[in-house]
Amino acid sequence: MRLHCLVIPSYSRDYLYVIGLRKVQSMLDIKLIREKTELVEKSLARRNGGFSVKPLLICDEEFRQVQIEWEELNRRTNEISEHFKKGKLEPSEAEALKEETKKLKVRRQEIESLRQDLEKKLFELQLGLPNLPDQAVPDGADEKANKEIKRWGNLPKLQNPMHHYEIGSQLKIFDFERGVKISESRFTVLLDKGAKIERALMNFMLDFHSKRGYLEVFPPILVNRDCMVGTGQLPKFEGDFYKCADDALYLIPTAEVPVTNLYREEVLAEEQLPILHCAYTPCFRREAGSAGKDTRGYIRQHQFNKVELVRFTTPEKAAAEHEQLTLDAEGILEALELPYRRILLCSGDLGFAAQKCYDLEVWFPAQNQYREISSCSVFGDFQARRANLKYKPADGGKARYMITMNGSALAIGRTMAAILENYQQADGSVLIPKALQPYLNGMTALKPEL
RNA sequence: GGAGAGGUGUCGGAGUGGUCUAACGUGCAGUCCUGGAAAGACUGUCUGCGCCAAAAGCGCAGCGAGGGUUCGAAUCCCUCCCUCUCCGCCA
Repeated sequence: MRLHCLVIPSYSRDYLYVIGLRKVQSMLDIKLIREKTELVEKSLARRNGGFSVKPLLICDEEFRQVQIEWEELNRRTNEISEHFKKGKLEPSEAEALKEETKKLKVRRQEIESLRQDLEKKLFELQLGLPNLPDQAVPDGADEKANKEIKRWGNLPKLQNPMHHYEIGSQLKIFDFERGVKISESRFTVLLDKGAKIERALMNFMLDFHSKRGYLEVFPPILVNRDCMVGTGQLPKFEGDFYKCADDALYLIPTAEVPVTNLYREEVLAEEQLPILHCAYTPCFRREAGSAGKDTRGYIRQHQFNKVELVRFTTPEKAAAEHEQLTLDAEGILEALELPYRRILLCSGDLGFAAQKCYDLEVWFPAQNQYREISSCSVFGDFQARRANLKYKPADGGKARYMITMNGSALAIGRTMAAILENYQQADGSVLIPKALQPYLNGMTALKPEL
């Protein structure tokens, strides 16, 4: 990887689409925006983010005007070249045509830079628009308007429950201080049984999903910029991710990024769908804007482990598959017998790329509240447009965009924290959930050293 | 990191300045042939965008990417990326 990759930011393929006159990927369908402007505006307004397609439409109009002239210049140039092809022109005629082409070329160069600027701007405006919320998503400005869908499990009856980090420190399975020493804040060292539980959870979750038909993948953890744009992290949230200084690569914030991009720029057959993947990866997030939040403990780390579910499907099946994917994530919580609830996010709390999203929240006794442990989102064709994920319909029609969806199942660090809190005993020990015991050589409890 | 060879449509693979969206083969779809199938024959078969209410139609762009030479570039020149082989280095 050469340094110039970084020096020229426009080197990325996303911008080459513009500069190289290759197809421009629409994030929201540009035709939909033109034809159903009011509808799109209304839908975007539900997000309460101040989004509007107006600047995009103005730019689109300008761009098309320029594009029309540009195409006409090319057409005439091609026409002149036809005359030469057919051969034997009078010298004076040939000269005149050469002159004309030179003039056309000058004009084209003028218009070319304008065209490129407009196309790039158009592209950026498109990339900056979030997905449209699904009909089923309730209106609301923030998390207060989220809707609880269901609750599962009985809350443990505990007197003065300890926080997971207190329990973990006491059991000597977390070493927060040394994590900070060898890295910085929000990095933690797991010791002994802590490391083993983390590993057991990964294996348990992957086995669980594999049995349900998810094909396991273990992808690269460093990905190129195209992937980050493809799933919607970039260009809008540049500051949220770790980027390599000497290579144009990013540390993934979630397995969603490499796994969703597995089929980027491909056209699959409808018979191959749905595709179900599960993947364990470490995840890296800068947590910019989270200063002061969850500073203690193991639930908000710059590096954490997660098992992710990803599905690729058709528009017809998407809604049902999203429900199933959410049930699959819940299956882990139920197998581990952790009390949780399912929340339907309101329009204002919805992630940038999401069309509809369920959050799963697990009970934390010491905090006396439910906390997010999974997010199960369906993206419609939003990611598919960005990443160019298509399938050929079985009836032989034109290639269509796939529907993508994904969900954590689950965030492993938070699962460990939830186990510590929910399974804590009065004597300071922690019971191991039955489902996990086979993954820990039959260990049934963590006991404090005497 | 060094040397060499490459990058063309579903795939294989031609093409070294115009007749090239691109031979030929293959795959796929349809029609014919057949009792049915195979073989064979014929036809069709890329994507994105624009003009258009839409269809049809027309146009523009695309041979790894960007730039250059030229009236005209898959083809010539420059830069970069990627793949393969050998060497070096390394888990």
